[in-house]
Amino acid sequence: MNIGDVATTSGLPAKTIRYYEEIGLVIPPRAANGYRAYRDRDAHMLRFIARARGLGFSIEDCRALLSLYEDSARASADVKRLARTHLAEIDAKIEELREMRSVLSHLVEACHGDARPDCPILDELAGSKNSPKRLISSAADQRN
Amino acid sequence: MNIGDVATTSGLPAKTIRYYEEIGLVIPPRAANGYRAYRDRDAHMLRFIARARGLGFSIEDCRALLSLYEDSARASADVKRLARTHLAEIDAKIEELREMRSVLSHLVEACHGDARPDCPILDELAGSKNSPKRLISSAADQRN
DNA sequence: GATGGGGCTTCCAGCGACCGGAAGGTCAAG
DNA sequence: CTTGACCTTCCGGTCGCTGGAAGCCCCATC
Repeated sequence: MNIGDVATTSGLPAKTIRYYEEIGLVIPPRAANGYRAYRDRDAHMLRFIARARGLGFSIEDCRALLSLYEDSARASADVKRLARTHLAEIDAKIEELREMRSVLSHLVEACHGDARPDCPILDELAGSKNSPKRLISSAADQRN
Repeated sequence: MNIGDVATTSGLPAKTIRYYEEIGLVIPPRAANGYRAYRDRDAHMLRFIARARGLGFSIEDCRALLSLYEDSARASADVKRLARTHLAEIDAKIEELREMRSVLSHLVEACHGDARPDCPILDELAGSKNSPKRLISSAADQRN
């Protein structure tokens, strides 16, 4: 299989697949003409990666998952731990976004949104004193 | 005010503030010794940006918001439109994460997580046939 | 046999939004 | 006069790709 074929079967762009080779994730042998010659196993791994990426796993997580997958003597606990850690990260991101969403939606509701210049959204961003209450935390907690 | 002062008052790292100058967001005048000499107005803008970033606005959004903020003849509708677009993006991200979360949490629950090698998480990622149902969509819909 | 078009190759550059570190200038206190 | 905290610039790296240029390769058609 050439790269175009595995791109089709995995749903990944060819560029991405080359990148995965570059970083040592899936390294196919080469045909005599220099083309990448993907074996079934390689195509399978690429589909595996595509699914893991679809669940938001990082490339390094994918590397770990792949090596667990290849290791028939693995412990499922190792996989589960990885997945749970990732789940916690997802939860943290959702929570962060929900907080943003909450503040922003209040601001959007408060803004009349017509041709006049006065705007509670800008007032809040500017930290105005006549804003009813401080909605946005100081940027000091922007850690990651 | 030197950069350290505005870093403190805005909560942004000095590195970030220099970066904002580099991309033309907030450009302070320079003192005779070459140090950046922030005026109150600059410090104010940096706090504004810090808050907007805290709400997840992109740098380009911040640039637009700043110019609206500086424009006393702006229409609040323009600000509201920007904010609503951003809100929709946040909603889309939340939804995407919630879908990931849903699939992943089912998998984590299904995995016994002990020393044995059999693992529904890996089975699902591999696209195994003995998985009860396909939980993960093909990577073809990984568009952005 | 030439030609054309698609696929493949490599390499280089850039995205967003910074962060880390090196090498060096400046300033106030002791 | 030295120390140490601050400031400066510049360069490289992060993550996960993506775009584009320049150049092979292969097959079909004329």
